[in-house]
Amino acid sequence: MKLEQQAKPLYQVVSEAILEQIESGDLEPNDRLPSENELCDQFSVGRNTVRRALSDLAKDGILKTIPGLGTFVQDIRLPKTAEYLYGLSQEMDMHQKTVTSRVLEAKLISADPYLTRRLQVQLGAEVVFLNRVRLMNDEPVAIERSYLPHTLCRGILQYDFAECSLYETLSSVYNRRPHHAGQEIEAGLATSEVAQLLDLTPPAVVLIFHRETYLLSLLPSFLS
Amino acid sequence: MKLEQQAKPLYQVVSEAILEQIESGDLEPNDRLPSENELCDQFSVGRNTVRRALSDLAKDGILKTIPGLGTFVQDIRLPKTAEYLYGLSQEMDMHQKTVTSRVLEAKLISADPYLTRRLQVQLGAEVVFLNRVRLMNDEPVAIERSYLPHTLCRGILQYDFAECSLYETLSSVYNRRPHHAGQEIEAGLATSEVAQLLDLTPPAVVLIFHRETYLLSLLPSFLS
DNA sequence: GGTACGTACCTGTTGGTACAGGATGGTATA
DNA sequence: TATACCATCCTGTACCAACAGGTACGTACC
Repeated sequence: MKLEQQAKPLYQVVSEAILEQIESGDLEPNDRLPSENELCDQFSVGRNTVRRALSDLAKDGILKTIPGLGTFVQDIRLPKTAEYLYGLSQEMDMHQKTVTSRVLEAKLISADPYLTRRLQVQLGAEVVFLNRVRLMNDEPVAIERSYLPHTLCRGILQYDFAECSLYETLSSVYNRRPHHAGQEIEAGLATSEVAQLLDLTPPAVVLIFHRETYLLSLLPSFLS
Repeated sequence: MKLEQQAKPLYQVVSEAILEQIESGDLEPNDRLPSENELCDQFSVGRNTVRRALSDLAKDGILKTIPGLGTFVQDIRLPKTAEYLYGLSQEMDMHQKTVTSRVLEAKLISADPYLTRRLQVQLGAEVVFLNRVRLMNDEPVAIERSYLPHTLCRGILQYDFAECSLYETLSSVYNRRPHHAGQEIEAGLATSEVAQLLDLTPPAVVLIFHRETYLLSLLPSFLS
């Protein structure tokens, strides 16, 4: 007996199937999905399972259910409120600033337990690690460390990220666009190493952003 | 027949009852809750209802369930990773900076539909509105607009928030401490009004934080 | 024609049952 | 004594059934 596939819960199979319909264009923004009972028939699962799948997608802002009406594909417009999803480059591009990078490190590393959890990859899997100092008008403003599963962007290290925007490359070369992100912020003192890179005089206060950017495919990448 | 209370779903009643046990100290961090089936008996509800209540609390980081073991009260330590929950004052206090405020407005306003949704209060309910310019070493660094349900902090306007920290007052006078927060960030250009207050030369890039701070009692306040 | 009612359909809530799989601890065997 | 097995309890998944409450729409009545 083969037990390979069975590990994935049914509600996840359903939610991914629906997500695929959205990605493929079968379902367009503001479209109404079949009712829960109809989805039960389509996928041959119980209503609870369908509801779990739908609520997962709704929690991520991909769907929206309205009592008495149905479930609808959300119209996700990045441009306005979600522009912070894009990297520093795009953010500052819009505001007449020159943004460049100094690449400190760009290499493949093995996923440690922490990355394993954050990126949902196997322990030891290849992870692209990018460590850059970001400059605005030639003035260092931030240190950006990016971690991406190598499977999502094979060969991305051939690009020179002193010039190219990471998000733009992901978008144009690999056709992977950020969909939504979760972010945490904490404030702390800059370590001497960081202070030196950013040309700060200690003691300097820095904000530390932890951002997870999710692609539509539900596979997270990770920026720290 | 009285139908007043019945509006509240059972799973919410259960989750609030559990939350109250945590607040009162009946359940301490790392304690194990009764098993789901035991909770079914205690509250005379189905397992679905108990699981919904538990998963809601787990989603908020208050509980953590481990398959095969049970559900545990999370040890929530604000000090380290969550210090950003505290206001600017505390954040900067720790870093040898002088933080003061210039109060622009401090008054009671009526909840509009937007505040009604964010604060979960009735339309027209009294809301404390605090509009301040935050100064670090006498240098303006941020504009902070705070909205709090007046029911949570009656008479709070008598305090002079040019000197006092809002969070500290809430904590010491009203015994209300922040528990967890959700935050969104977007970048934008400063309006001329904002630029003037912060002494910026346009065009200036500003980061806009939307933060909801939740108290343990599940009633949100709102900082923008 | 306009309003009110009733029906049909939808999601939300709640209860029940069953089985799989992980964790634990006691017991039996080597 | 040490290992292997098994019973037991726990959460995770999945199904079904039922009712409540909201929405839309067609029909009947005024």
